[in-house]
Amino acid sequence: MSSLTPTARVILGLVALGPRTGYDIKRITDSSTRFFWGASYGQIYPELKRLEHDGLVEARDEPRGRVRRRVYTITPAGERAVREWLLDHETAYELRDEGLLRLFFGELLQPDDVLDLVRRRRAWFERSAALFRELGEQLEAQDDDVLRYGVDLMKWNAAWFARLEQRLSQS
Amino acid sequence: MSSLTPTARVILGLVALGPRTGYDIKRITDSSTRFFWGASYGQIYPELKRLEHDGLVEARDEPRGRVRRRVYTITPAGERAVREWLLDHETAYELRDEGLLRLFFGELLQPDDVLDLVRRRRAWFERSAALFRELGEQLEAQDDDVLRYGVDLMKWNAAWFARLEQRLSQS
DNA sequence: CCTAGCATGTAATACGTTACATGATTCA
DNA sequence: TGAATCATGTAACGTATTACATGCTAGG
Repeated sequence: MSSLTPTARVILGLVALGPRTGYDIKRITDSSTRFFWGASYGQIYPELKRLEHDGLVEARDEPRGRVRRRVYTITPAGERAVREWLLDHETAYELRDEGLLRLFFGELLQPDDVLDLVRRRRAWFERSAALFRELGEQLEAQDDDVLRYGVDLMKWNAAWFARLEQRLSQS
Repeated sequence: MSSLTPTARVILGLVALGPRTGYDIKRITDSSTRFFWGASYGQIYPELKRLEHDGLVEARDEPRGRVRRRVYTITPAGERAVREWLLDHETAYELRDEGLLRLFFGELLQPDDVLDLVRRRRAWFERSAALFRELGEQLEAQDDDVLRYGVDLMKWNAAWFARLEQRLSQS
């Protein structure tokens, strides 16, 4: 009924995992879901209010010293909404890769420039894979499948571009 | 200077490959760049006008019978802008995968429901891989690296989820 | 004392989709 | 004759980022 927006789903999900402040949500999305579903302050705070207004979360003030702090907790209605979404079969998938787009327009460039582009892409994916791995170690990641997906995906990309690099540098 | 918007880049690139109408651009993005950079009419037509106003493309009317038709061609300034963008090192990469997000919130579900989700995901990626392959055959794809990337990515995803499925169904 | 981090929020802007309106042509 | 495709366009809406404003607290 309430038909959650994409960002509302992330937020509601995180609150369903445990009580959270808006700041918490930003921190968590930045370090974990960022790569496949991010959120910015400009959405988080207004969205939390909307969710509260719709009765899906409850808020209470829990200041730390004199720092005001508003902690959100899931309600039964909120739990139902999350569950309903999680069981829904409709699934958005979207990839926006400017590097790929540049590769698509490769014939507008000199072969050497294309090769440079591919090389940079490979290096970038290698760095990303390393970054994900570090992130996992910091979080002492239990058996986080999603994090593993991130590492695996970046590694696969690095390998794919390495193969293309090979092919291009031979011809 | 003109600082192209993401969609402007796709459009300008396509016009740089050859004269195109707005309709052409929609058709092409729908069948090729769609998966990693799409565009809708609501952007294409206004953006073409903006690009014309900025002197990056030129327009002329080439009606087919009584069907009005506006064909856009790249200008030297437009060519410079495309080239500049293609050689730029800053590269946006963004993935939005609702399935992954659901997996991330897996602990809110029963194990059986997670398994179902993973199974559906695998099936979806398998279908996507097949779709991409067909697309390539229709286009009699020469050696389109980007299309190959699409097929490979979908296949890799299907395999990744198949492995997870195995792991989950054993425990 | 100063910096980094905790904490909340909004206004302006940018980006993008959906739905609709309009009309010609081609082909079954 | 009716459906599909070619073809252009806009208004309303939804979604998201950026940049800014504000202020407390802990630790070097």
